[in-house]
Amino acid sequence: MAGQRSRRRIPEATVARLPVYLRILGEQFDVGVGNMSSEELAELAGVNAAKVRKDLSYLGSYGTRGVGYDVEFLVYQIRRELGLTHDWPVVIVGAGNLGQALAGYNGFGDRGFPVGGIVDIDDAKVGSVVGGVRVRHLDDITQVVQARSISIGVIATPGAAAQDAADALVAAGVTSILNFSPTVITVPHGISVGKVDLAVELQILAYHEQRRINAAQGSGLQSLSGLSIPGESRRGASA
Amino acid sequence: MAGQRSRRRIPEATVARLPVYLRILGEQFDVGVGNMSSEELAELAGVNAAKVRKDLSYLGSYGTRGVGYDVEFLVYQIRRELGLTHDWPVVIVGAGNLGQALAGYNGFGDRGFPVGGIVDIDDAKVGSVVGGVRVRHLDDITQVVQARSISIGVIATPGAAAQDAADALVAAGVTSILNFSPTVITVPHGISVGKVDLAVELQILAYHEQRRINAAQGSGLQSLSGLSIPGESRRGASA
DNA sequence: AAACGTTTGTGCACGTTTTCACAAAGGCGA
DNA sequence: TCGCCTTTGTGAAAACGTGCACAAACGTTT
Repeated sequence: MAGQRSRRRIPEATVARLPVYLRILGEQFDVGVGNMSSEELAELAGVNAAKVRKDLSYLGSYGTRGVGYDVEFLVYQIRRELGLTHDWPVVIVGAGNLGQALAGYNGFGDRGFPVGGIVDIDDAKVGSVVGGVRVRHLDDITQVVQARSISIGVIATPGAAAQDAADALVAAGVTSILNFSPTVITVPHGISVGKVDLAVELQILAYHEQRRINAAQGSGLQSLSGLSIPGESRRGASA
Repeated sequence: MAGQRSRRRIPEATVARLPVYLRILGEQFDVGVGNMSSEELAELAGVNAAKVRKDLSYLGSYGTRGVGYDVEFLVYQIRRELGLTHDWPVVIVGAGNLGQALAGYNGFGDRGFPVGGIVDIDDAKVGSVVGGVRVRHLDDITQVVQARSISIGVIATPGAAAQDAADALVAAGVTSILNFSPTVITVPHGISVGKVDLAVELQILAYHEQRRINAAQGSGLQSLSGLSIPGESRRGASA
């Protein structure tokens, strides 16, 4: 079963962009687009065309020179490489505000990550149903994880409980964790961790706002254009 | 009013870490810690000590050799540099599942980003109260933004509506946008954009899970240790 | 006042990521 | 079939971020 695939190691920066390409390609396919050039894809993804080509080249030589990429085939290849050929059920730790929101957020299940279980340490929450799933006690997490072969856990607890949640997830056999708490968690070697801190994102934006203000005051109110733009920002014509 | 501050441009990677240091320093201060070394801070932040020192050096020379950094003073300096000396009210576009969750999530207001307004295009939602704020119509966004001098907007709409939301935010005078939709938005030059796509984070983890499986199958089930760890991951002893 | 141990601040080398530039390769029309 | 136009795939350069290693600086102790 060893094809011509996955002999290369894909850079982390590329792995982070492949899901973006995947979504765009899927949308275009649904609208009837059968072929796309790196330039078109780059435009929609908000990145450089050369970057798109280099990113895609890690999957193999799947484009046709002078023509572009077959959308359907590329969708298949990216899904394959990202391991999205089947669903990955996730278990959510924490049935509070954020946990309930994540469980009820369709964007998870729709994209191949159904909520396979929710656990909480609070007996008052255990037994209630959020997002169509019954909340179980944290003590039962191993049972929940093993029953559905779950390998991805989501931490949606307050910061103070995050490390305990991580320890419980790892003990239950989870090997990837997405941490929504503001706390940095410690896990054994070999466990993958992703982190999303909503407040941090806003603080980064606040910094840029602050700079705008400083720049305007510092010099004599010169043009506000030409400021640096962070992250995945974009400018120019619209879609 | 030009002090010794902000003459340097702070690298984006550093800006993304400063909020993490800030939270840790704040917690330590609350527990009575008055002084910290770069090594201690690095341990808690899960990064290299040299990186901490280099990051902090962009703020100025605020450490004392042989001693470390004064926690309270450093908190003040980071807050100042990030523009967190005052609150930044935000306006949320989209009062659906995600919008309501964000509005109800205390982590926003607690960290200096109170919800100053919520708007939606759906008349059925307008008038209802979520997170203590009354939902107004998207058409009134300019009024909402200007009444409270809001400069940060949060997009919590479905992907299809995200570009319209961004256009409305920019037209209303917002200069920073945090986009939770899966769509890449286009904004005029000079507007800062941050993006959080929950599905993308999970897809990155799926890739690592997939690699674990491929590695185990490809060769004769060799040790699962030594796998690469993405993002802000951590290993070793706990806190 | 001098010697000592500690910790900062930073020059430098290294690795990763981005961007440029162009040869190679495919389709298409004459 | 031949030449032209388009677009890929990728070397090489530039930009960026990370980590090591060490001199300079500080408090403390003698």
